Amino acid sequence: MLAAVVERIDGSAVDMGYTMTDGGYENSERGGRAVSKPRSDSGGSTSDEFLQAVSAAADIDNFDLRHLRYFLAVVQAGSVSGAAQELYISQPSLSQQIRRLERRLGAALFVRTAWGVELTPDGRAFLDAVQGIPAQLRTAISAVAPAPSQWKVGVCGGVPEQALFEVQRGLSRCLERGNGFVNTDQSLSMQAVPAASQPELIERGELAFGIVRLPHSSTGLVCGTLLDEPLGLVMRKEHPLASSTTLSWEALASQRLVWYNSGCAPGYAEVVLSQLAELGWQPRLHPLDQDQDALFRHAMLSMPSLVALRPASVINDDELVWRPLPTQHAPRERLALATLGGSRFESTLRRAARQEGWMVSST
Amino acid sequence: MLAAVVERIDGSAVDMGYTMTDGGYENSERGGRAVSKPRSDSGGSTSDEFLQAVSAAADIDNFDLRHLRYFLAVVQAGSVSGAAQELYISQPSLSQQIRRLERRLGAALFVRTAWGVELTPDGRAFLDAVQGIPAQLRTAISAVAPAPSQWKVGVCGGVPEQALFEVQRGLSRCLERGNGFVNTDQSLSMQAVPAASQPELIERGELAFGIVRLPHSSTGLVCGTLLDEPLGLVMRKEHPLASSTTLSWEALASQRLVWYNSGCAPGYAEVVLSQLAELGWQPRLHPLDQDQDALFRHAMLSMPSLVALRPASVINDDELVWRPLPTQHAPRERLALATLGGSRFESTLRRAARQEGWMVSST
DNA sequence: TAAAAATACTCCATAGGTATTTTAT
DNA sequence: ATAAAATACCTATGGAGTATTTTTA
Repeated sequence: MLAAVVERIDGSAVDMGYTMTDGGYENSERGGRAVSKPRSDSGGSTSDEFLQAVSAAADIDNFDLRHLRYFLAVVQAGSVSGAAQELYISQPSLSQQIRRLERRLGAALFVRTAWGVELTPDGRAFLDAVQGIPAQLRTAISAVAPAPSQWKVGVCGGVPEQALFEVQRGLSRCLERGNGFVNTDQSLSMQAVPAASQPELIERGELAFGIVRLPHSSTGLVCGTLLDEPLGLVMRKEHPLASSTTLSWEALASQRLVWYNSGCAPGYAEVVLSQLAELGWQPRLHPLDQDQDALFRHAMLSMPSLVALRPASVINDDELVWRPLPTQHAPRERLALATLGGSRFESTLRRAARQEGWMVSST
Repeated sequence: MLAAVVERIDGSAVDMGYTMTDGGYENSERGGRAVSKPRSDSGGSTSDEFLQAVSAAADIDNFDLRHLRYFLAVVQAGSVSGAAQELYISQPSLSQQIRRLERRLGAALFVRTAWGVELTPDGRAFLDAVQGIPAQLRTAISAVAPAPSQWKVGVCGGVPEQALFEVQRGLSRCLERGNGFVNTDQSLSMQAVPAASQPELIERGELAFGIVRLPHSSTGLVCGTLLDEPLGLVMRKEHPLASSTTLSWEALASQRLVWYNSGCAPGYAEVVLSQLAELGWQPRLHPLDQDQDALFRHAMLSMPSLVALRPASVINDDELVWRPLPTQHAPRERLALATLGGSRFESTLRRAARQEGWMVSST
């Protein structure tokens, strides 16, 4: 047996008698040609052999669309650092990915200089060959799931302006030019949507994202926390309790609390009420559509005895004052940007969350 | 401030005044058209705006070339299970990837039936749009790193036939049709290469893989263990020690041991010798080019007093017998399939290792 | 010396595996 | 009842981060 082995690998039988036939490469060429002239007949005449050949070709798995994007960005920027900034990733990460791409190709794409990088001839050839691919994939995606003219973001009531700006900045960085939008401002459309209906609309794809109040009862959503602050008491500055900076549960017992209309803040409203009950306050409720800030202010100002629960940061008003609750464990208001888990937007949201420092959680 | 917020998201100002201009989509269309007619001028006139638009489009990162391959395989096979077999991955893994692709697209590609899956109209459209992409990427890769007509596998001396078959089966599954090869046998070329020169040749890309004897001194290689067996004593059946089935170190002390010519098994030879010394045997050595099995057998048969150290499984010979060393901790012979870490072959090797059950290690 | 790139680590999302359950004919 | 797909849970590769070092004009 040993003899047989070494006789196979030594001497004239070195290559085990394998030979290269034209047929092998012929097939490769067919594959190559099919690229430049993609089949557009949807009549069902796709060649099974072609499909099989392409799908069994595991050697392309190493190359990620991400790598191509990064490569193009470095070419455009002329330096790794510069490209990293435009891509909103760190320089070491990008450096590593470019190196990995080069190693996997087995060829240097750039020469490193003190002032950045320059394309090698190989890099130039690669650039010419790959630059159409991302757009081709996008075309394919659009064929199934056409991108709307604007991505819709549902916004529930009572979201502070600050959070809207954060969302806009975070998302537009990750969406920009991604679907043909040149201008950031054109790619997002914020729309007032009741919290209760957002999960369903997100599930159905009618909303790309939603700004919701946590906790909510839906599962399958991925949320980036925009705000997580303790609630305090809001009242008119003429309100009797406004004169002192500290409150007591006794004083609160007699107050009427602005609350949510049923279904307006599902999950959240119940949780906060039960927390208040544990703390010893079972307030009389004054249902109100807080989604409309004009209604909220009108009620607060016209009925001086009313109080409301809001985080401090959203009250910035000459007529209203904010006082902390008399406890270290006040209920909190949490706002989050949500999207459908596993959807094309999940990674966008995660990316934005990294940029903006949002905590991400899944339900 | 609160007023300003809600006024922005309620009522007529709902969409924050963003408008969609034709310009936005116009740009997208340009991207799309550039696909069907890729720029082939390497003169340097690539449009910077085009590059920038493509590279900043992070929304395609979700889609992996792997997903497209899997999709095509499922289309071709008509069932997830069948495709999983052809792809040499498990059914649950493939099922999950297909579901993920569908979720990310936001559209169902297949309808599940009891006998497999069928394309939906969306799936059909997606098929038509993506089937050229893998081949296009391969064309791009070939532009930089053209695939040779055969991948060369260096084989050091003394590799059992069994290991060669394992390597051939494992690798060809993962390479098959991957580079235009239709026939497995045409894609691999086994060549006798001295162990000492393999690392350099692998590093330079002249060998895609090497079958080497561990340990070796090179770093940056990824190895899949083909064989890991204790060494035993090989001798002619007429040899005095052959009569008993158990050996003693005293009896071995006087034997002359067939050994490797210098540089023939770097690392391995030294390690084994030092292990033998620790066990109390410092044999007289008989240097021989063991790479040539004919020489080995000639020496063993013509000089009856010689003994050799080999694993049991590689000795299957009427004239030679194998006896275990008198220790529980005999030195071991380890053969591994190696490739350059980070190269395009690393994932191929890892894939094959999963299939064949090889342990993988990096150096 | 200063700017760019590379390196060394840590963290976590995701692909892949096995074992099991659900579903549809 | 059986075959296919889906689900649950686990492991590990690899991308991204921060902090630091190396290189080069």
